[in-house]
Amino acid sequence: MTHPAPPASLRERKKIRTRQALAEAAVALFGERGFDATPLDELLAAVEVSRRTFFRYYRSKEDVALTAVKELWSVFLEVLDEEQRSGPLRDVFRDVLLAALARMDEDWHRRFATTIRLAAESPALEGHSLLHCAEMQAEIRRRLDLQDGLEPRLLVEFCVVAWRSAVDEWLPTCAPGELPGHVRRAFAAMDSGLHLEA
Amino acid sequence: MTHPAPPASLRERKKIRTRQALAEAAVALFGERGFDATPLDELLAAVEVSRRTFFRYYRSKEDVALTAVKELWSVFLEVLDEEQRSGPLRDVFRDVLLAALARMDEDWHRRFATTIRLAAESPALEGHSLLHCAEMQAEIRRRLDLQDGLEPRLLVEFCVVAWRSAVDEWLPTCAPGELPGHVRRAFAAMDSGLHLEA
DNA sequence: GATAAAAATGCCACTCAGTGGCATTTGCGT
DNA sequence: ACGCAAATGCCACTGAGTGGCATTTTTATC
Repeated sequence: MTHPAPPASLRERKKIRTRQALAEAAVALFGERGFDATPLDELLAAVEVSRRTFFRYYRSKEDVALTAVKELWSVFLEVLDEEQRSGPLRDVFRDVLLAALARMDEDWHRRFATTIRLAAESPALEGHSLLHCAEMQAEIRRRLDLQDGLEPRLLVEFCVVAWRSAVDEWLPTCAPGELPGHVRRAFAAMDSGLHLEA
Repeated sequence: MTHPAPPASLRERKKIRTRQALAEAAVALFGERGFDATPLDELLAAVEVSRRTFFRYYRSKEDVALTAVKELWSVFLEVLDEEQRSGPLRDVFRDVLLAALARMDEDWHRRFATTIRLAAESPALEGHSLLHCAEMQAEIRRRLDLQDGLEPRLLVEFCVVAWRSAVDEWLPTCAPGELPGHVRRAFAAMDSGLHLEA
């Protein structure tokens, strides 16, 4: 589903296989020994790829570790482009996010859980994750045809915050089916959160 | 104002002077040649401090570059501790932030403007800045005696987002007195932002 | 099917951030 | 003046990331 057009070219297929092998080995190795404690060479040895080649596939060690997160947002953008939606943009964001989640398979859930556990323990990873969120936000505003200005920016930032909070609530258990529920609750809590009293 | 108790000890004074010299030279050098383009050795040579010593003062190259930002939030926490406030927490946050801003002197504004310009151009700096925001949020929740849970987290995240958006609006001009106005506008736009329609 | 162009990979050496160990200096208290 | 503790400096190291260039592999053409 993520690859609707499998490229016939042998060269392209090999590239995709290498990319996937790197991402899978990364989540496996980092998951065992920890992100910071695992040198990149370990990963290179496991996949039998040279240092130089690795950096032609991924921009950094953090980049390959966050593959699962990037996959989700890639699907998010796909869903967003499929149909024009109306109503409160916050609900649009939430529904597109839930639809994207629904499209991810079991293996993704496993890798995603490992990834956010890693990010919770490694500031370097968390930092890159936050940067990625910022990039996504710019892209989402573009696709939604939101003009520059305070309100559109705040809206998208708020939605991403709700998503990140939902993941954080999910983090302790990482129970497979419970993520959508956390997302719904987080988005529902936005109003009361904004108006909390001292 | 930031140093109500100047420590008599000569040793302590020297340490503070070194810290400040590093921070000032950092903003000056990075401001001229750019953050990524300026090797740390440049800074060390300018301040005549050894590599090893630098890392006893600051955790990283990014850390020293973000000194102005950290100063602001340090003052923010001071103001927050000074008196119990009531009413909507969002307004409390905004008013404490404005009070903190009012306490910063002219030199700080100069350094702060340079700092956010640098962060806008260097993902590494921006990433560390975002991480610092996350740390601050945890500390703020602690000081406000907010229990864990979705709403408190969302509130503090929303406020930080408003602050960051205000700074972003301010970024193009960096006009000295205009930052508070942007902060007010950003906080005022939160409600309408949250309820934007497609 | 041989071959040349193009793309991908590997290897080597390099820069730069950050760390650990240990000797040396510097400020502090007596 | 002296001894102690803290601060600094120096050196060598790891680990991420990059540039140059030779080598292999895929593709396209004849």
